[in-house]
Amino acid sequence: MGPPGSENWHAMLDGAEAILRDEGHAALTSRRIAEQIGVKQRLVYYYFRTMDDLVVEMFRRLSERELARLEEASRAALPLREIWDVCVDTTDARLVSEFMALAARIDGLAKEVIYFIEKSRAIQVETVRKAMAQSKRTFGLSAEALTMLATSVALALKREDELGVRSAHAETRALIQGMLEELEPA
Amino acid sequence: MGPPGSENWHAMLDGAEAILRDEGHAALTSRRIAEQIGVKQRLVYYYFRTMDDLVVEMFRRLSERELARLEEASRAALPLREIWDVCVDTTDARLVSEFMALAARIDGLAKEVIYFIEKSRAIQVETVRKAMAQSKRTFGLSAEALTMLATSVALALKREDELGVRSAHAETRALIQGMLEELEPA
DNA sequence: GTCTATACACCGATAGAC
DNA sequence: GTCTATCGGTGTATAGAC
Repeated sequence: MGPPGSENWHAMLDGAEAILRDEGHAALTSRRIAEQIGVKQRLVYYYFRTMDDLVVEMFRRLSERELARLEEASRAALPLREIWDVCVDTTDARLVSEFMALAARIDGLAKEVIYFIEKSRAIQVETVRKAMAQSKRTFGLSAEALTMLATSVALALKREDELGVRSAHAETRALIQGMLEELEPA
Repeated sequence: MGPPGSENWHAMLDGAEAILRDEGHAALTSRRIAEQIGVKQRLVYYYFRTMDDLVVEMFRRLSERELARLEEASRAALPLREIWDVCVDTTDARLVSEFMALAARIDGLAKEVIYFIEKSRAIQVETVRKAMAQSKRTFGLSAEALTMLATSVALALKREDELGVRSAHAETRALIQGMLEELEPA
């Protein structure tokens, strides 16, 4: 078995990510990954025992990056705005759809996805709670409910944006911006 | 080509829907559909020229049903509560993920998905607008923004529910129920 | 309309040389 | 570590008989 964290290991996951993002998981095959990074197919099975293992590792690496980004955002001067930007700008809705579909088939992936959602939600709720306490504005909402609303709508906006739908987006973005303005004055 | 709307045509789409829901789109093959309804594989290509065509027809039939259900809900005595129930109880988040992933690959499907989102949003926004006018409660929100919030969070709740995540759900459901109580007193 | 049979491509995974 | 070669299976789609 090839060493996790080695150059080829990362190159394969990079290639897999690009393929999943651009072509969908029907195209995510060991042959396609090998071609993408210029090695032979056999090598993929040297670094990852099975394709399912590769998918799980891909998500794990991605979610670790994403959690680190969230942690960093939560320590910024205006953490709420920073987290909103992470959710709405850097998150790839296409990848989310693909991983959700895959998670229904790969048990190990579902576990990782659950861990990621709960971990990121904890960070977000804590940040919202602090902002509410500091600004003394809650809009009559619990930190949990506001977090759930914001992350749900961020993903929906991104997903529809990628698809080409724009109805109700302007009004929704304006609402979020208004709340940010009150919770976290610039 | 087999006649659209015929018994076999519907049986094949029923089978396809069950497979997509239970096993995911990796298992959605002409062989599997034929086996499911007890015919030979060749017949699938008699009723649908290609597998992509079948997927598009499957979504079209499903979204027509869903729009009819929404229209009916919008004419109920308590339309907002009825629409919320449609979104949060009968919508299958697994199917949504699968179709979103497929839409990125099949152009014809993306067109149908866009049409469905815009059509259903129009119905929902109109219903919210009327409820706001009647109850004289707006929470400082536009009908568009409230609709977007509600549908986004409904899908997220359902998706996480199916996955086994529960954090922040109780608070979010309580919030929605509270708003329904004010906008549409029982 | 429904079938048998099949062409052809591509998949995951492994054996084993170097 | 990286390769060539290959096995067994399965996919879409079509030819053509009945």
